[in-house]
Amino acid sequence: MSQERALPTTSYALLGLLSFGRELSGYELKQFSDSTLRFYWVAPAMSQVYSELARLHRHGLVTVREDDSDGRRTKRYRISDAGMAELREWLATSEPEFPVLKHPVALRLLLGHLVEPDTVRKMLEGYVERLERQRADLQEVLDRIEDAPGYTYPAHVARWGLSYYDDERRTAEEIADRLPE
Amino acid sequence: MSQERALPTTSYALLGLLSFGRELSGYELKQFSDSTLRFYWVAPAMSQVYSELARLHRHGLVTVREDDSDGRRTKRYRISDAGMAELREWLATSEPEFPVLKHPVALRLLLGHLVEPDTVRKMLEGYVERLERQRADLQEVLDRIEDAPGYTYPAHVARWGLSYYDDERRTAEEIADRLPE
DNA sequence: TGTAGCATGTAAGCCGTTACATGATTGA
DNA sequence: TCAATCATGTAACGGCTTACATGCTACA
Repeated sequence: MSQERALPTTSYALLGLLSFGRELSGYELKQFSDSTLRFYWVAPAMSQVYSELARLHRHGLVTVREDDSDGRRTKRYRISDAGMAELREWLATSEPEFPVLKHPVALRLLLGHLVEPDTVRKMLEGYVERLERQRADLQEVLDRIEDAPGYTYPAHVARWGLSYYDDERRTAEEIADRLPE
Repeated sequence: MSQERALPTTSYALLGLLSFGRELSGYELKQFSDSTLRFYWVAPAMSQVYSELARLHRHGLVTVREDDSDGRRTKRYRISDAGMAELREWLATSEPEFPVLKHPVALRLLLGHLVEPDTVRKMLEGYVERLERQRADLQEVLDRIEDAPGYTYPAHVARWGLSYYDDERRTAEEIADRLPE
């Protein structure tokens, strides 16, 4: 069952979040994704989180527990032994794809000849501002997990992200400086 | 017609490549994409290039010319005045989305606690090798367009990409060095 | 009392990929 | 002559998003 592209990568990603041991509802898993996965993978839509959890459950990779103790109907998911095994197998036997960057700012910069240099400069400045906000968000995440036991790898990833944002900022500013007029 | 998300971004991207003035077949546009767009947007499948060109034609943004002079049945596409206007409008009136990074290496690094440190190290080393190759490809592109008239913006983008690959390499190596054992 | 947050899902639809189908030209 | 390249498309399908639908709890 494990071979032959059984699951899409986002499925493994969500299963991976569950591998840190907590029992989460779909709603909580979405929040967890938004504070981690979103920086270097995707922020899956709420509806996708639910459908991926259903798929993982269908494959026996997570267990569900109905928890209506607080009045709301809530399903809490926990990774199963088979899920842990599947994750390890995936990590051990398959090669990571090369990263894909969807960079609308670079795409528009490519077409700079179609607009005023000042429009390009403003776009880059706007990008730098958003980079700062994104960086601040990620810094908060790092502050929360740094020194936490069991989170050294997530901390590495977060630092990688911070470094990426810093480099992006530097490069965007350099290019803006070299623009004509 | 221009408002209300008329076209997906990849459509604008391909139209943007045509805005450099050349008359291209679908096949050639695919090659052009592979040497430019692929580094910061996507490398669309051959079939998508054809369907996007059909869409652009349907919207009157490109003109087609049947060119069977060399024996093969070939359609050559050129951007129309409406296409240039549409591109300028898009650039001037819409804000770029924030870049999305799909980074399977970072995703797997996040799950480092599930495998041996040496597996993680090997993965990062493999990534660095592929970064080098990717960098070399992009350097070739830059060599071809640098100093070419009308290609200063594409050159900026290419330099941005090179800088990104260099930073990625540096960070990946730093993390590999800090791994245990 | 009403709004924000918690909670779970279904349906429709687009983007994009892979697989499939076809055929001509160039050069080893 | 055979493979690589040039050349164009169709069909099926998966991933993911948006819109829609429902209902409860906490709190201002």
